Amino acid sequence: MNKARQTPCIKCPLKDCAAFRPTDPPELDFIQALKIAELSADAGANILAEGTSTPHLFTVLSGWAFRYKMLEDGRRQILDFVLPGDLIGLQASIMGNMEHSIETLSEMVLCVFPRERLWTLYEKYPSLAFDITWLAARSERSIDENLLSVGRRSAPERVAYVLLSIFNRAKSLGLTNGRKLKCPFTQQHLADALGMSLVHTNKTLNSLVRQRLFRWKNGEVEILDEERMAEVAHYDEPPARPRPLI
Amino acid sequence: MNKARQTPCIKCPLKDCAAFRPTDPPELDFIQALKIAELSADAGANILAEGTSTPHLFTVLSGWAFRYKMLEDGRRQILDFVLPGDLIGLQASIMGNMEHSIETLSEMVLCVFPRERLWTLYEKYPSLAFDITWLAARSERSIDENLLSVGRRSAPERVAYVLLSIFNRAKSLGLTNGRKLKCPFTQQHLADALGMSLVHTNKTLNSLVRQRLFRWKNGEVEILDEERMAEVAHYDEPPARPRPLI
DNA sequence: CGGGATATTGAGTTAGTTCAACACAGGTGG
DNA sequence: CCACCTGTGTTGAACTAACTCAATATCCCG
Repeated sequence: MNKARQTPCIKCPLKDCAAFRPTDPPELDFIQALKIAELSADAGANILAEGTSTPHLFTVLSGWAFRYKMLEDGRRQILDFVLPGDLIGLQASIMGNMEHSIETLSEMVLCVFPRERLWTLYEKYPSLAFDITWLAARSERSIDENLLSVGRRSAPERVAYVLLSIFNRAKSLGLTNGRKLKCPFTQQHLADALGMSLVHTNKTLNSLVRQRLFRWKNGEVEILDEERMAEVAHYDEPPARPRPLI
Repeated sequence: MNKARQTPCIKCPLKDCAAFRPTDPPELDFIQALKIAELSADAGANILAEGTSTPHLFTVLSGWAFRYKMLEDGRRQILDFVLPGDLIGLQASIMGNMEHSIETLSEMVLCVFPRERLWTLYEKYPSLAFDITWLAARSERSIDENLLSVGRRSAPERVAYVLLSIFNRAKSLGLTNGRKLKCPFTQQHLADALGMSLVHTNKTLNSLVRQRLFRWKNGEVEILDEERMAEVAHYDEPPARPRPLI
C-alpha cells in the first residue's frame, strides 16, 4: 500500500455512474476536504483486519475485494464482494472495531476519510449522512441474499445465483463487456462465498458450463444463457432502483 | 393488529436499558412527536411482507419476531431474530421497498413512525440519524455472524452458536432469568435460521442436551454449561460495547 | 375428549465432503 | 532457454453429514 496522487472528487469516476446520486457542489467540496488520501493496494492486500480498529473510512474508487470472517481453525466465509462505490470500515467507525476482515482481489484504489470527522458529516450534511445509511442498507440487503443462498439453495442454484448477482452488480457499474466480465477471483473464493468445498464448487461449475449456461476462461466469465441461469438460480432481477434523491 | 393506548417515550421501557444511549430531552420530545401510533400484534402476525412498501418505520417495544426470505417453492431462511429495541422497516424507508418479510414469534408491541419524516430527523437531529446508522451497522454485524455459521459451522456448532447468541442478546436486554430464557420459537424456526432440516435440528439439539450443555423444556431454554457451549460453538463473547454517546 | 401443531425416532438415500493424484499455466532463477 | 516451483484447476473414489420419508409420541387448546 502506498499513497498516490489524488483524483479530485469533481473528477471522481463514480460520480456519473447511475448507481450514485448526483452530488451538489457544496457536498462535493465537503467530501473533497474530508478526503485525506488516496490509497493504492495490490491484489491480495489486507485492507482491514477483524478485531482491529481503524481511524479511517474508505470508499472504493476501483478494484475488487471481499469481506470475510474466519473461525480459529481456518474455515473462512466470504460475506460479500466489494466493488467500486462501496463504503468500507463503517462498522469500525460507528461501533469501535471491526468484526470482519477485508482483502483485495485485484489492485484497488481507495479514498481515505478520517473517522473522527464522520460526526461532522452527520451534523453538517444530513444528505450525505442519509447516503451513508443508504449504502449500509444496500449492503445489508446483499448479505441477506447471500444468507438465503447459503442456507437454502442447492449447489447449482448457489453457483448460478452468485455469478448472476455479481455480473449484474458489475454491469450497473459499467464493468462488463457485453455478456463478458473480468472476474479476479478464484474458485476457492467462490467456494468460500458459497459455503461449499473447493472440489464441489469446481464440479458444479463445470456441470453448469457443460449445460452451456456460461463459460469461464482466463479469469473472464461469459453469461451464455441468462434466462436459464436465472431459472436455475431462482433469481429475481432486482428492480433497478435509482438511488433516491432525498 | 390493533392500536393500543400509547406509552409516552419518557416512560419507554427501553430508555434505561444498557444497550441504549441516554437520550436528551429535545431528542425525546422529537421522537415523541414523531410517534404516530403504538401497534399490538399477535404471535404469528406478518408485520412486513417482501415486495411491499410500508409508509412506516417501527421500533420494537416488546416481543420477539424474525426477519426472513423465501424462495418460490417455500424454502425459508430466517435472517435474524428481532428483539426489543430493534428497528424495523429501515430498508423500505430508505430504499423504497422490502426485500424480506417479518413475522412475530410472540405478541409484540411496536412504536410506529411515519417514513416521510425520516428525512426531517436526519436534518434536525443528526445524533438520532447517527443512532439509526448504529442500529443498521449492528444488525449487519449479526447477519454476518449468521452467514458465517450457516456457511461454515457444523450442525452442533450452529445450534450451540445460535442458542448462545440469542441468550446473550436477551440477557443484555434483561429478558433472562438467571441461566434461563423463555424462547417463543419452535424447532422449525431454529432449523430455518440455521439452514438445516427440522429433523436434523431436532437430533442435534437432543444430542447436545444429552451432553448436558443445555435444556429446553416448555419453551424455556436453560444454559447448563456455558463454557462448553462456547467451546462447541467457537463463540467469542462479543465485547460488551457500550453504545457510543457521540 | 378430540385435533392440530410440535417434537421424537429409525431407516434408507443423497448431496456434498475429504483425500489423493494429476494437469496446466505463469513466473523465477540458474 | 530450460527446469522447476507454486498456485490453480480437474477428476475419480470413498466416505459421511445431513436430508427425506414415515411412523409415532406428546403437548396444548378449545
